[in-house]
Amino acid sequence: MQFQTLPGFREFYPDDCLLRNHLFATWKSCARAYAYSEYDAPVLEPLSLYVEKSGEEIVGQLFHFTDRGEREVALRPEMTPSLARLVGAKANALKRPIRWFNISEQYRYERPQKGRLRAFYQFNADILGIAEPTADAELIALLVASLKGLGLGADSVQVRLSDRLLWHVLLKAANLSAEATTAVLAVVDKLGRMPREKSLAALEPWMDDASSWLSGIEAMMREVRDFLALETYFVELAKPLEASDRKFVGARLDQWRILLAELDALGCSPFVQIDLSIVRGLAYYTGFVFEAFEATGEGRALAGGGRYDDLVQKLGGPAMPAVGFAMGDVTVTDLLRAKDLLPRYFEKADVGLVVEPSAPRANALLFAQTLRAAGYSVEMPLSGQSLNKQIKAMRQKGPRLMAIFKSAEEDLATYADGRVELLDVAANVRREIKTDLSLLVPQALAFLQEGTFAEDN
RNA sequence: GUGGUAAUAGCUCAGUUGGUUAGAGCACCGGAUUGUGAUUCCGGGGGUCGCCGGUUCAAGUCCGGUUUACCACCCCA
Repeated sequence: MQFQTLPGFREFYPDDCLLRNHLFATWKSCARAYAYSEYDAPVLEPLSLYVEKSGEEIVGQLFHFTDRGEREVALRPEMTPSLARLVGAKANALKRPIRWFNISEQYRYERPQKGRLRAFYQFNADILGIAEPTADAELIALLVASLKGLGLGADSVQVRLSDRLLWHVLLKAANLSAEATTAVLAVVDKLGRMPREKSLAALEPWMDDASSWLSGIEAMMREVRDFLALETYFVELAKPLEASDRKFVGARLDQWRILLAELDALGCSPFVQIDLSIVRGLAYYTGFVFEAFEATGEGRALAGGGRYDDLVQKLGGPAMPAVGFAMGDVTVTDLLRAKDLLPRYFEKADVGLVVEPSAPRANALLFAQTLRAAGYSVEMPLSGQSLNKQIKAMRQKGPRLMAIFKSAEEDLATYADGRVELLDVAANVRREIKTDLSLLVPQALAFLQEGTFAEDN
């Protein structure tokens, strides 16, 4: 009987774990740099939590089953509903702003492809309780910091910024109903990946002259790449609308000014590109939305996020403005590999011991335990290979310090208990002393702390 | 869920129009030499050629199915 992993699931050999931990450590330190607090939630949740948020269609994309208590349950496909529940349940007790982050595995029953598996890790960061665009700016800055922290510069990755509120204005100007708005936004979301004729066909039921409307939209998305163009376009667009709509556009453009000014002051401008072709699939986003992509525009999104001011309330909590993003490990790791940005370090012990087969092991073991108790990692040989073989093998493992325990045979008079050579591996400096822990341990600790051997007395 | 391509050792791959006991490099293990993070030499283990079935005297090679991976759809929270 042979067993293999389920499709879309991964195993992590030590080298893979090293890479994963590198990613996690970077995410975590970035989140801490922005003073976000870590939270966590169950892997298994009631199926209804996701149906409530995303509709029945979602069920086909979930790992779900009925448990022995007849409960319909699902492995979490995303973190946001759980987050909304956590925050909603204690909303009144939580100090604002609520800045939380989480790193965890998510599960989606989808066809695996490049950049998309059935189990993957996500870095989630959210701010709840703040409606101002300062929060959106801070999250985008954290997203940028996370990418930069992995070695990705503005020449490699770009965050594309858009706004669903302005899209609603755009659609209102085309006299679309609320129902049509949802459908049309879904089409707009896919413009880049769908043949134009297909998009047109999808638009035609909702508007009279889909062809010219689409041409106009395409031109707009091409031309509106900075704030000046955005402002000019929407002021012009709003002119024939009602006074309240014109006022709305003016107020929204003010929000844009705040967002962009904050991003500029945060040093993120080189990473951010206004791009109204981003609308993001599902309907719960309510304001600014953004996605991070490889700068060439190729590949799947590295991260995505936006404002979801209604979701906490929809899931049973109080009204609570919110904005957040998620970054997946799969696409990011693919990109880092392509850019040759994966770390090459490997796990090294601080101290590597070598014990000549004829020398007693007890001294070496005690030495190892003493250094371990002092907080250092120490590797002991377990088989009695020849001295040279051990030394060679241990050198390749690259500890900072090697301690070579030799037998006393050559000079019993001076070294009754044998002798130990301490070796500064990097500098190739050796120091040979008696096997006497009261001498050895201080020497070793001095080296580990100072980086060089203490002066001879 | 639909379609296309692929599958030989842990990894990267050879394997001639179907023809004895399926190969190389790297990696791993052992031995010799070598004490300064790829020395050199010798040796070794490891594959029911993804799986099941069919055609044939004979299948890694041809055919069908299946699984998995990749690619394009669907979807992408």
